[in-house]
Amino acid sequence: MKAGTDLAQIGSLVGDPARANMLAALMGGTALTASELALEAGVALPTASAHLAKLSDGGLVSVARQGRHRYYALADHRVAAMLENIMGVAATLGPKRVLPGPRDKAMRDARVCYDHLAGEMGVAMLDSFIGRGLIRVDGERAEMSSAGASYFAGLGIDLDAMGRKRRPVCRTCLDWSVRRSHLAGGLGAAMLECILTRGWARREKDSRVIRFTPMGRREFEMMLRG
Amino acid sequence: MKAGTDLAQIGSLVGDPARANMLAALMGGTALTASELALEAGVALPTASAHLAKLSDGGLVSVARQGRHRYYALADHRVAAMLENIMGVAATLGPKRVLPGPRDKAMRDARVCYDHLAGEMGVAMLDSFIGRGLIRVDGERAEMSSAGASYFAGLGIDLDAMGRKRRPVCRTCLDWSVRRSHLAGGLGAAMLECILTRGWARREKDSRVIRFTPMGRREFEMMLRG
DNA sequence: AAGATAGTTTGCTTATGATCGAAGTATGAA
DNA sequence: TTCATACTTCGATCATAAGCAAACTATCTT
Repeated sequence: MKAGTDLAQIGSLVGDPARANMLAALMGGTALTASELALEAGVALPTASAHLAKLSDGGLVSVARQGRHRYYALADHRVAAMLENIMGVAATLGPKRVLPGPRDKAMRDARVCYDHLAGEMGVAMLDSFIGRGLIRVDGERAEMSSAGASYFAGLGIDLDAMGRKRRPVCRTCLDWSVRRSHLAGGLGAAMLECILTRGWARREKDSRVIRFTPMGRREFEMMLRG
Repeated sequence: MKAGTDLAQIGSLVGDPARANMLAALMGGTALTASELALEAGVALPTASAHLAKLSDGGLVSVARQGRHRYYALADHRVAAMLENIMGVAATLGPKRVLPGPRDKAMRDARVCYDHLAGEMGVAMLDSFIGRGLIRVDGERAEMSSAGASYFAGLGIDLDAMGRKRRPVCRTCLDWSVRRSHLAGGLGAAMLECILTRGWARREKDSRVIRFTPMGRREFEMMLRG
């Protein structure tokens, strides 16, 4: 009875097409303004504003005012993980995904999940880190070994600064396409940034897809092998 | 755009209070008839019937006709995991849970998740199995070591029969109260059954709570220590 | 057979909430 | 100050779907 109320509250927030499209857009990780989200959802601005107010009240998104703009983002990595999870169920349940199109294939290969790398390449990356003893995993929680600390510092990641933030450094996130875990948390975000700044890959316009260049992919795989 | 449609479809199924209550009731793991679910959701039978048809069409629940009864159950362990996940987000986001009441405390301690043990005791159990090398975990997937096989067989669990079913033997499931993994899959179900048939614990009426007897808890902890 | 129980279907009412135009507020630019 | 941009609030409309009573179907009981 009571448990159902909680479920219904979140479900109804996600259950409206316009809001669902907004949330899906925000899964890309970048904060978006109300106007951009209105466009994304295909509704007029007042409508979008009302939806965003609901999402905000419900705690699914956070707002940051910057001058006359309002930047919306997913509230939490947990919200992102929940949405990924729902998408995963939809993918298996849905009215028989026929052949996965090329777009889906790219999504499965590498995509942004909130602010870190997901898809097969994300899973492969975490696998490699675990296999080389850089990270230990325990459920959703994970931690870096001392070997890991020196390794990631060597990649130019500022672990001290990361440790001072409230956000956990190591986290895992269930990948809907592969049904295995990939790396999330501050370190996951830093790794994605690292991949993008080195030019190994770039984000596809208006989508969550990450396209590796042939050379970038080689470099990435070399990194995984140590 | 497309991604949002999938989200919205599932979200709207979960988003209706009556349906959410039904799903919450089905999280208890036992299959329920349409009448029972109507009662649980607080709606008339025709209304419940319509809701169940939608849930069934949407693939969230499965139906098994038995004479003039229709037994409804969650379609899948993934659906169960998704609902747990949503509840977890609701719990952290919700209008600040004040003090967790005694009921919540019992839920956090030990409860049924679909058909296996969840809560702190479920997490402790999986921890123990991993620590003793009986099970290896990799994301949502998990597998039993040979040491594990002989150990579980020694508890009287029929692993051969389990292996013949389509259902995976070892699976992990994210625990919303602890945010760590507990054991699911066929083995998880068998372990819960084992705990109940030995009288270590019993299910609380009309709830997902599992109450360990003082003696049962001691026995359980002894088992975890090996 | 006649009843009883379990569930679905139909037809109708009602209410919720999604939508947008128009007007209002706040911030930045000229 | 004046205008423009970004967004919210208000007010009204409209569509969807949740709800139930009554009638129908199917299965079990006697």
